[in-house]
Amino acid sequence: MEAYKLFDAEYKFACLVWDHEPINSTELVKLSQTKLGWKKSTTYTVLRKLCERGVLRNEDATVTALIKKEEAQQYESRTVVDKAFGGSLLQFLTAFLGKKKLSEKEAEELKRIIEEATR
Amino acid sequence: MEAYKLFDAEYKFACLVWDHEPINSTELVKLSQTKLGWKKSTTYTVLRKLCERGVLRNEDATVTALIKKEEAQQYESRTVVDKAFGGSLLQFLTAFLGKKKLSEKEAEELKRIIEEATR
DNA sequence: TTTCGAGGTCTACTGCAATAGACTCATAAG
DNA sequence: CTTATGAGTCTATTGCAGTAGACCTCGAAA
Repeated sequence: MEAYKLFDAEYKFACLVWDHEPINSTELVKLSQTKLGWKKSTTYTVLRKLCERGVLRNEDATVTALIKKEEAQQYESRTVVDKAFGGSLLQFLTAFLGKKKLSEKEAEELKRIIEEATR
Repeated sequence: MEAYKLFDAEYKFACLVWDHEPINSTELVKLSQTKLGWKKSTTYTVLRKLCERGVLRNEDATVTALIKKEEAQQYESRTVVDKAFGGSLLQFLTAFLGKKKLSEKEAEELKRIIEEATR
């Protein structure tokens, strides 16, 4: 499951891919330049690492994602809940909310997906 | 607000303090040794950094926390939601849950704190 | 008056994420 | 041919989190 672990820079980069795939690698270099301020070699270095780890694929200069954004996000969210909240979603949510107030709409949506996860 | 940012090792260490404060610094060295496998100097180095950042206080060899665990957790939770989920709690929760099922009890508790954050 | 432990600092090494410069190679255009 | 460009690699450098060894100081005990 280590394939899902993305470092900060890798995650930002992967987001570009998710938002634009399939994308030509030279286009991706340009995109990384404008969005992240990266040089060409930086882009290729990160791209290669993510390919080696099975996160992305670069075939005939066309880059696609092998892992969906949702999977990476799920790994990330569960990791943080594990590490900082002892795996307790309730603790996480309690900390996150703090004194913050939710709108009716937000609350409804949240309760809805909780409902859905109960069935 | 940068005081709240704790790195992994720092967070584990701070947890020891939160669970045992007020604690004598030599005791803390022993505790770090057994719980984290740290040498004395490691403990003092990390302790000093957290004191400099205003997270902990070490006065007359007695260590206490200036920042509550809940505050650090809140910072951590909001940071991850911001960075990986565009600030959307709903997206976070959706990713976290995935195909996971919640028990009735868990769902009730979650809905309850959402209710509380609505008023 | 030495000794010894508590309490601590100073300096440094290591691993790795982040980033990039210089180079290679193929191929299409001129 | 040779030049330009697309596609990509190889090898570094940098910065910082994590960790620790050697050393220092001071008061109490012997």
